This record gives sequence, structure tokens and C-alpha cells, in this order.
Amino acid sequence: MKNSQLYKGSLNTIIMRLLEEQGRMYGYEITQRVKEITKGELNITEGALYPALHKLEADGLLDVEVEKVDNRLRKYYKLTEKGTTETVNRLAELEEFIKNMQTIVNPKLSY
Amino acid sequence: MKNSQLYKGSLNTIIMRLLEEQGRMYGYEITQRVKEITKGELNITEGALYPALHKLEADGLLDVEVEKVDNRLRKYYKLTEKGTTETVNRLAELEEFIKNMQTIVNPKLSY
DNA sequence: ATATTATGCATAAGAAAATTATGTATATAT
DNA sequence: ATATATACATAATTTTCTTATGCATAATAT
Repeated sequence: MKNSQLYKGSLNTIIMRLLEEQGRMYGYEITQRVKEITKGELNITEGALYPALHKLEADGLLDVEVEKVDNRLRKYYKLTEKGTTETVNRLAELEEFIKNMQTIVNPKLSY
Repeated sequence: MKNSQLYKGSLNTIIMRLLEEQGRMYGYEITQRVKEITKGELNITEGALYPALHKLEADGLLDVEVEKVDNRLRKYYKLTEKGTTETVNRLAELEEFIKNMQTIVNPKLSY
């Protein structure tokens, strides 16, 4: 997939926001939901997703629960308390980032 | 400076957009303008900026003119024709990116 | 006078985050 | 039988950035 390089650096924020909204999700589910939300524009690759999930877990921001569904393994992730707090910060940063980028694109308007 | 990692991948787009707007700019001027626009939130480091400018030039998207002002060297950059075309694409990608991120943050509203 | 800050460029080492390429395995559709 | 979808994982490489330097002149503060 040829994702715009703009998405670089936003993966963690995306994951955390989706988990905040959905409660818990497994990896493959995250890729599908993002594809759906962005109408196919953003395809999260497994090579990016799984290491990111592992790191968020290692950092104590996510908890994992393994389940077997239809004889297939699923690893459900959810935010820890620390992760929930951190998500608030990340979303605030995202809002600022978007505002700043909009100002750069269109300095006439103030959002 | 502790820039949010969200800015990763957006430097080229920022540079090109500013050059589109300003006609021509030199490196230091770009850092100052971005700092001003973002009210100090985004500080572009020289270690990121100069290699980025050199790469854009090598890719044929920018032209450079060296001038001496007040006995100090300045390298003025401007978009080539190819660069101008590419900037249109990058800005369209940026708009889509912002839209998608807003949808992820706030799936209720459609922007 | 002299030390610091601002202006202006540059590059090298290292870290972080992604892409690309694999690999394993089960289920389903053609 | 073969391809596609589901579901995880990691290794090699690349991209992009931070951090740390380095050089040089001008302006300002002590």
C-alpha cells in the first residue's frame, strides 16, 4: 500500500484512540476498521502494527487477553489506566497538530 | 525541542507549502516562520531541515540560489515546475490525512 | 572588552518508526 | 486444488528524525 508518509508517527495515537472508543480490539480488527474508516486510504501493515502493539504493552499502556475464536488465535488489547490517561494527552497533541497543519496550509483562516 | 512525533513525515509538505506561498525562502527563515506560525510548538531542527532541503533539491523539486546578505551566506530555495506540481499532490494528501485523522478522533462528525 | 545570543550553513551518529519480505496456521470460497 | 481471508509474528532494510557537533559572522548584553 502506498500510504502517504504523513501517517508516519500517528500509528500509536490511532491505536489508542480506537481502543478508547471500542473498549477492546484485536490486531487484525484494527487494520480492518482503519481501512473502513479511511475508505481504503490507510492500510496499516502488519509489520508496523504488531511491533507497535507489543511496545505499547511493554510500556504499560495496553493489556492483552488471548482468546481462541473459531479455532483461530486472537489477542485482544485494551487500554490500561495509564494508557487511558496517556490517550487523553495524545489526542490533545493530535488536535494541536491538526490545527497547526491547517494553519500552515491555509494561513488566512483561523480554526 | 520535544516535537510531537505526529510531525514525523510532514516536514517536506511543510517546506513545499511555505515555498509555494512565499516564492522563495532560505533555511533559517523557514525554521523561524514555522516557529511563528505554530506559536513555538513546532521547532524544526537544522539536522532535519538541511538534509530535507538537499534531498528535495536532488529530487528536482527545488532550485537553489546562493546570496550573500550582510556578509552572511543565504541559500534561497524555490519550487521547480516539477516541485509545484508535486506540491499540489502533497497538499491534497494532507487534506485527506487531516480529514481521516479527524474522523478517527471524532467518528460522529463528518468534516 | 568580552561573552552570549542570533543568524546561517553543514554533517555524522544514533534512535525511532515505518516498509518490505517472509513465515506459520486455519477457514472459506471457486 | 487454489486463492483469498483471517490471525499472528519477526527480520532486514529504509526513511526520517534527534542529538551532537562544527564553522563563521553579526548583534547585543554584561
